[in-house]
Amino acid sequence: MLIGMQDEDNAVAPSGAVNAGMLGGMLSVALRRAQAAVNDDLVARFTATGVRPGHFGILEVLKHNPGLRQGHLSDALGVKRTNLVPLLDMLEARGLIERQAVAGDRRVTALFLTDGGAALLAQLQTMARAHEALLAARLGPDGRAQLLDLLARLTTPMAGG
Amino acid sequence: MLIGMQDEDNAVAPSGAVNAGMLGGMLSVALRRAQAAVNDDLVARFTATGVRPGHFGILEVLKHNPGLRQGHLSDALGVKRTNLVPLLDMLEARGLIERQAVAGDRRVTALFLTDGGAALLAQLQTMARAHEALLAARLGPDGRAQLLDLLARLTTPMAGG
DNA sequence: TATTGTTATACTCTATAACTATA
DNA sequence: TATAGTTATAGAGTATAACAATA
Repeated sequence: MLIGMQDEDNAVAPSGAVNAGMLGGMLSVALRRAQAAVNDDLVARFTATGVRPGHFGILEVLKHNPGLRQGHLSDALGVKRTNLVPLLDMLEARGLIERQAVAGDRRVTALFLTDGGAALLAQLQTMARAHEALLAARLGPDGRAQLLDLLARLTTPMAGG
Repeated sequence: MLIGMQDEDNAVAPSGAVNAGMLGGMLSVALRRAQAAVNDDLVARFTATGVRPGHFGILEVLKHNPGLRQGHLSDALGVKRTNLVPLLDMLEARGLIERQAVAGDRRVTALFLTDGGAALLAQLQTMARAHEALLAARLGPDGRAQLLDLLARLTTPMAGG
């Protein structure tokens, strides 16, 4: 049993269920649980490929931006460049991407999908689309667009208060 | 710069920005980013107390369910009982909760908030309410309720497909 | 035998500091 | 000096297996 109650004040332990206090009404809690459930579904669909959602994101971005620098890929995905390295190492070791030196600036590495990478990506896209279709079925026709809009409003950093 | 484009097909690297392909339309991506931003805000508000959102959740549930067993707390929070132990150890070491033996079944530990724990919880609740108020301001009057409803539809496990 | 809390362990994601080679 | 990629490391969250005490 997970959190499901939204009452704010109830100082005594209830009969069968547990009173979660204000947690049931907190977006932080609801977001964490929904994100975990959604991510678990996507991970399960990807398992046979030996690839995680993070790897899929890399392949997807590289398909649309061949020759992208690692730094720009890092910015686009919101993954620190230092954490991108082992992900790229794995994809390169499996022959799904290539790192190529750049003529003008020898510090830079340009990233490309291999044919094998493009082939695997096509499979992953099909899985991801089925995944999204399941979510859309749960949310209803307008629910998915509404949810994307609401989530976007929360995504920018919240410095000022 | 983070992902922000929703176009599906564009095979060439764009001028300034990066084409994120289908990632921009994926709920999995939007959820991860929103959850991270929201969680970062809550963590920042809690920092001065030396407590994390997970600790707050424990204190909040114990306030409403004094004497709760560890196993039931684990179920209520969705945290494995094995991962609850170090969190409870920290809270007990700081004198915020107490573990008490139970008469009928000596395997069981009952958990209680101390006075200090209740005092800290009151502060954390105020911080959490301010946090939620900021989110509500971003989402609009109905947005928050809509979001909670949409997230709840995604939270149940998605076994069947 | 089964259950409760615990320990040990491992994997993923994330974050910072420091190194290299280039510029 | 500064930048791009890398290495090493550490923290937090989550997962399983196995143990001791108790039922």
